[in-house]
Amino acid sequence: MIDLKQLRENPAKFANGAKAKNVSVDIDRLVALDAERRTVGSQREALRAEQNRIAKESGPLIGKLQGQIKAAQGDAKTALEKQVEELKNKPQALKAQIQELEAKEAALDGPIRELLLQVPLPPDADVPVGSGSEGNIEIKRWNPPPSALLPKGFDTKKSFHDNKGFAPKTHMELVRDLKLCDFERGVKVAGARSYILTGMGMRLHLAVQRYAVDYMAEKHGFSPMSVPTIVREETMVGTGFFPAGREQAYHVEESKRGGGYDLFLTGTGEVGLMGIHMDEILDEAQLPLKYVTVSPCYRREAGAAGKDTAGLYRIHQFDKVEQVVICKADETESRAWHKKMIGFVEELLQSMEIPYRLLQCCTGDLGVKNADMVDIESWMPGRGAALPGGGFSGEFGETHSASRLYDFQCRRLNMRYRAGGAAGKGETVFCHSLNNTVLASPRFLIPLLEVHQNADGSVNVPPVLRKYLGGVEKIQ
RNA sequence: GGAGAGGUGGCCGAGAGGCUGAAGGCGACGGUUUGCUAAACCGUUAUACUGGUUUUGGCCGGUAUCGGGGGUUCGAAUCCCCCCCUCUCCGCCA
Repeated sequence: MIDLKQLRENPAKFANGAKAKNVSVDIDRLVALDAERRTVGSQREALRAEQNRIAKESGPLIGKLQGQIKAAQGDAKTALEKQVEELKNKPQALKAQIQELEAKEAALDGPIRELLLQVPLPPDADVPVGSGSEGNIEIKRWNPPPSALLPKGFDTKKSFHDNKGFAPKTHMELVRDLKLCDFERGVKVAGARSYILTGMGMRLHLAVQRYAVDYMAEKHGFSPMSVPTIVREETMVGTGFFPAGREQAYHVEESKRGGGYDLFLTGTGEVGLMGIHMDEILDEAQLPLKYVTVSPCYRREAGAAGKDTAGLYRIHQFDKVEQVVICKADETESRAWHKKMIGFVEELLQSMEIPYRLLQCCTGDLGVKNADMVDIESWMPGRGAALPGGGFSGEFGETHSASRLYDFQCRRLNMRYRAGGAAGKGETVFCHSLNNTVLASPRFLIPLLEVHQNADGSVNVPPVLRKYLGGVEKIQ
């Protein structure tokens, strides 16, 4: 959520931001409604103050008179009763006016909130302008150097055949031949875009996640957390996934069967992690908070019909190791964390010798809540154009996404800290938040299997993963 | 799933229609005392929105908030309704 005060002062900034992000939201209407609301609000407050003043004055008097009435008789009693009546009538007119204004306010609050939740965070000035993913810019590419695992290294500018001396299988062929995944039965059980990981497939899936969690916890000091993946609507709104992404989330309609409220399945562990400190005022000394979780992720993939239908790329349920950082409201610090969080992933990918590139996302591809976003794409030899002699050209596929949100998310979540440390002093400030994938599987198995496959159809296991597979060096 | 008890400031806890943004205690912060520490004593200690003023540090004021929302009332932490949450006992269960 953006700051309504800032919007009031500089509506153009937010209108331009929305435009750059291809988000349509009626800023002018929001500004107008807000102005009206403020007028009505101050009127109501003034009346209310008057009413409180009168109540404070006449209250004790009424009490005293009512005591006297009990003791009084005849004319004296009637006179006292009349006096009380007059005192009571005094604020009556105010009450009616106040109620009228309150109704007006309530009628304005709904639309204001609805609009406010839709206003995106304007992209940072240094984010390249573009209308969609085609406007994203490659800012770095990493190729594995020669090693025991990849004797000639791997150059994504060259064909797979030139790199390894044979035509590669796609991950679909690999998981079929190595019996790592059963798509048919997955679909039988759960419908389209479902799968069952089997045997070594499941073990590999677990191995990469365990490696990723251990790596973040042990090497970078992130606190591992297990968080809910079925959450209340407030948490989805607070983390910024609703209302814009409502169609992407599975909806558990408990209210329809007598429950008090509905629940939603989260599409990322970010929701549970960021929800932890919702409505809290943290100590500045606690910051930055660094959390890592591994959680199932559920996505309806609404609007993606017919896209990437085969294989493990686009599926309704997967598991993801996710990192979030909650830091002070300082742009320099936010930016520094963004770089670091991307660096953690680079190091992780390099340790598994997976070629990747960094993509600076353009304004049109940022999503409502980000000021800046860098995607990390891993090399997937089985994707891309079909080659004449068989196989595919290979292509980068998105495996990670690193977002920088300033206070947009924490404002919605009402997550603040007290500046200046020690309790009592210092003002409260909304925290900044950032998040990045550490590793999402089974999607990550695509580059892992495809890059490290051998001519005989077996797949080499990168050394860093072997301890999670009982020492297995090769899947065959 | 059945039965019951509760939700008050950073924490504990009183309050049961007006004198209550809320006693008291703990903690924290500032100060006094002290050779140091401790103790004692004094003071300060919620959040959001908002008006005025200002030598931009403040200063003075208003509104709202006692789990959330609605209602009764001239007036609600206190009475009524709905919801959320927590705890205890029984049942079931990975």
